[in-house]
Amino acid sequence: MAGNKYEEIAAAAIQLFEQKGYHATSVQDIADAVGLQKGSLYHYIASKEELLLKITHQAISGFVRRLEEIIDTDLPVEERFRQGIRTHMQYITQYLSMSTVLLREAFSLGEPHNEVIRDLTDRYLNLWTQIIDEGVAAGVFYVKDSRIAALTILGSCNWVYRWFKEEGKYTAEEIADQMADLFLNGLKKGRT
Amino acid sequence: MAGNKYEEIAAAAIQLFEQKGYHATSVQDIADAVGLQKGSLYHYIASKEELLLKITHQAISGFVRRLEEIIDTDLPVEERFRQGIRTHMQYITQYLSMSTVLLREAFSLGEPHNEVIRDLTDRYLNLWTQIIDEGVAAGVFYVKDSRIAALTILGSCNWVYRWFKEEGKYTAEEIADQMADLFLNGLKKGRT
Amino acid sequence: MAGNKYEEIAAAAIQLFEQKGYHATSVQDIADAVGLQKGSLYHYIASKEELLLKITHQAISGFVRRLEEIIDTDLPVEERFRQGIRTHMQYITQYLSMSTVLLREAFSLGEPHNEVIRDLTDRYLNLWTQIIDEGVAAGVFYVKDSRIAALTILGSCNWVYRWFKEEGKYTAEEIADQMADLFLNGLKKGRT
Amino acid sequence: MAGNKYEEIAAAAIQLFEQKGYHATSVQDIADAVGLQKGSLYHYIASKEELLLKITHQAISGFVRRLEEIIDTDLPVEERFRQGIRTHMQYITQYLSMSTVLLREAFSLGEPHNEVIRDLTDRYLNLWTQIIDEGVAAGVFYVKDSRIAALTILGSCNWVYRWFKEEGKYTAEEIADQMADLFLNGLKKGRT
DNA sequence: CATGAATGAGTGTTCATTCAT
DNA sequence: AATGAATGAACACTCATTCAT
Repeated sequence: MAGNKYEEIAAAAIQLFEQKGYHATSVQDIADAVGLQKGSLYHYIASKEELLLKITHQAISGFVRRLEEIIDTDLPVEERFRQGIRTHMQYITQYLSMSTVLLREAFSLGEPHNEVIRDLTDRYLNLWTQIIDEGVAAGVFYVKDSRIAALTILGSCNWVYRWFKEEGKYTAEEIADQMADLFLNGLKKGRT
Repeated sequence: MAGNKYEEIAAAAIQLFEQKGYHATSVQDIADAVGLQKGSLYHYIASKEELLLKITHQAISGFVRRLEEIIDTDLPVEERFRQGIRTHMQYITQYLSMSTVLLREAFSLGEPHNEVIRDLTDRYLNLWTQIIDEGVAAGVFYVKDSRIAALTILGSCNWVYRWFKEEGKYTAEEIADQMADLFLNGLKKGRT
Repeated sequence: MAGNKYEEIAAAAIQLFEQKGYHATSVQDIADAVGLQKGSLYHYIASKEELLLKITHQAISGFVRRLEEIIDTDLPVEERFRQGIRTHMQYITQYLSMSTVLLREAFSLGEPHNEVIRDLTDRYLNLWTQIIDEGVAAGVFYVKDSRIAALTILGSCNWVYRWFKEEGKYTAEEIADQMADLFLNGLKKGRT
Repeated sequence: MAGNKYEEIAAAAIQLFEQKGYHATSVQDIADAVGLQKGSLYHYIASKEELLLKITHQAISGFVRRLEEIIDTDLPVEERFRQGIRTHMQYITQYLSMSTVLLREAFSLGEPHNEVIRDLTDRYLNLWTQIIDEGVAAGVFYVKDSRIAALTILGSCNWVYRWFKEEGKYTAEEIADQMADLFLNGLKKGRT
């Protein structure tokens, strides 16, 4: 029951942070959105920043958890790579507001709040690097530096929050497949 | 020269916006950085937001202009593509602070300031789409949707502002080449 | 026993008021200290201020009662004076936290709460004035104005809350004797 | 000119802190008293607490400076003692509001602001201890512990802020003399 | 050109108190 | 008796902007 109200607050904050940005959203805005007095919010949150932390933490955790599950699979690397992209796309588009808050507003987290997010973000990058490394070890991927490759791929996959529209031409899956095709093809041995 | 002082202010603002973020930077901070009183700043800028607009406008214009020059070249598509990536990387890393402000803080621009930036950003995307389309027309690129491909590539290239370090393992050129290799290889006909 | 819980609350409040001050102590702090919810406190106290009133009332009453007992004694004035100082010192040091709250925080009591304390404080001053007057009448004390003398002595005796340390060089009794010596000597006829 | 406005603010704050107490006085109250907007106050003060610090610092400095001047005199100890009390009384009564703020509200200073005040307060006590020590060395005072004696005397002299009334029966000088008589008499060798 | 005093709306946060359960 | 959600007013403080000098 108590958690319920917090969820409501977090949901409202996600919407507001996404639409107006973290700084442009006042605690008053959030309170209005959930029909509470400004002061009453503080029964559920410690501070505005801690609320942002919890939201971004939930978001990045979702990415990490899903990718870890895929990695633990015994699918061939290539397939794990494609699944990773698909899942990333599904998640980022399904929770587009939350992901936007993560990718755009986490920067506003000050010390020491930002650490947790930075660590999990690093972890996510490392998971991708690991997949690429495995592909290289298996002789199916050819890259100069797997970390650069991972950053390149992650950039594409994250940037999505900036342009994806629910009502757009393609579904998340279709986009994921186009991306995966592009990257898988690119990762395999070039003909030159 | 009057412009001189404005440049100083803009330079200071770029540094501050990059380090602390637009919202966390006060007009006082900027004034301090250039050794002026807060009030005196307003002889050079109309408002804090207009300052941000000018900075981001300069940044995105730089990207656009450079890519247009490359496109006007009569190099083969493949080469223009590679040059586009290289130039993007050179520019984004050479003007890393300014690019960061563009890519991270332009969102804080309200109506109607944001329009100019949005338009130029769209234009930059269209230029990339155009290159890919030419590649497809020339039979050297194979993509399902050139706009999606352009967004994918742009995501990678822009994301760079988040992780590039001057003192890192690779130079901007080396990273650009790794990216170009990956994308060029990916854009060409897959063997599957 | 209901009173039991109130005593617990008062004891906690005394500690907190002494350490942090009345204003800097929140009702939450007190609730935490006694392991109750903030709201539950209000079964035992009417308000934070009323709690302060009760504490200070208890404190000043203790001073008054003890001095009245000494006055009712048939000891010689000089001895009653010395006993008064000793008892004041014993009481103030034994209940140092409570005395501190009385002497430092009673000022925060608003109308009409402050009246009771003011009245009892006046009464305590009057008791001291009375002792001195008796000494003068008995020809053993020589003072220009007994009220000023009483205020002077009380100032010394109360100030103790600001510097007395349990683990200090002297016991409360030793300090009391030094003070009593100084004052008794001073109150007797000067040689000039 | 600038200092002028600050003086105005400090004067208003002293009055308000004395009448209502530091905590019960809002920044708004002070702003109202000087006819400024709340925010405008912050051109002159860094914070409410820093304002309190400055006030209390000025107050305690006044006490210290005056006593140091007396000590540097070549008057006989007894006379310096009497002058010290007189000056303390003159100062505390002339600047009664400010002294009240010092003696009653300095406690509200948190770390690290309180240190300065604590140090100066200690210094003032040491000056008094020094005078008594000199008296003892000169053979005119007889005390067991000069620090206890100093604390006793200071208690009386400071307590004055609690009861002195401008329109009272005695002037500051008369009270000072009564106190000085009592203490000087008490400090000299008792007949017992 | 530069100042710096002044504004006034706005910020996140605290807190004593109430009350339905 | 105890909870804990909710209040609502108050709080110290910030800030972009203006403007008379």
